[in-house]
Amino acid sequence: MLITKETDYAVRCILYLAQADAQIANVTEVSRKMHIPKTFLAKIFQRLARAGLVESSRGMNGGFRLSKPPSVISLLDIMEAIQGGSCINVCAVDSKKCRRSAVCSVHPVWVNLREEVNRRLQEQTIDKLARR
Amino acid sequence: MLITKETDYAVRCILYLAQADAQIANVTEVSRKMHIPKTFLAKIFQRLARAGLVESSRGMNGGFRLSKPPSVISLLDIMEAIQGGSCINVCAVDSKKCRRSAVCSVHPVWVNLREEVNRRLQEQTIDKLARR
DNA sequence: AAGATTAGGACTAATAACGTCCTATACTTC
DNA sequence: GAAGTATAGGACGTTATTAGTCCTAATCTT
Repeated sequence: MLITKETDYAVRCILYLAQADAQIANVTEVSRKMHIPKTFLAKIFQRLARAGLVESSRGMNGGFRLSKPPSVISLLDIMEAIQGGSCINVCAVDSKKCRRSAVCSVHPVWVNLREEVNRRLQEQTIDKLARR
Repeated sequence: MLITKETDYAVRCILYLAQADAQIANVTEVSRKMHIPKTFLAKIFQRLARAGLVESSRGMNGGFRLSKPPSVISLLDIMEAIQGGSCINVCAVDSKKCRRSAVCSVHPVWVNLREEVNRRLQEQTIDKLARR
């Protein structure tokens, strides 16, 4: 699957943080509002934090907030933070894993498709999505 | 993953059959030439046959041949025969599995992406690919 | 110091991908 | 019509990925 459930959850919680009234939110809150298993969500936030998309603060009244404006966070950014990029096909990602890539006439199709998908995901920024 | 190994194998063997000198070929032959595990390939051919992309003949000198001209077989056809369509995201395929799809502002993005991917895969016909 | 919250690794469960094996069935040739 | 060759199809096994839990430590606020 191109988009895993984890990525889907991640998008939801970034969107939640982007709402004006939720500048900072903790795991419990986001978990309840967005219907995401709490412990799983904690992991997701960790990855988003390591990728620099959100910042955390611990202790009482702690939680997470976006570390960039929504206009510069794209679906691609989130996906890369969680899954490490879109996986169309093994040989499109790492041509070393496909010895035939030089011979294979289909290979360029996968590469092309991947580029197009990435382009589209990059276009979709959080501010655009949050406006709907 | 959008394109599974099984689909990838299927594309390879359809391409092989499309070569002029291979009007009919048996599992053993295709397996050797295309580097696909033999028993696995047999399964793949079965699916392609059920989808009407290839025809089989049994017994001595039997094997498989394309049942349509290469110009009307697309990558999408092959993918649908093997995987049953492109799986971008659960909720893009079956909106019943995503109760939030009515509310969710990201949902249309997945649907759109899926349509674009399908469109591109449909454009790529076997005759185009075989020519390279 | 107490309570609340994230950090991070180890672990488990479920699902899908990948592939094998065995028996039945059909066709060709001698 | 018997022997040999090939596909048909279901059951099964294996591995990888996805999804999610749990526990302990570290940090911050009051």
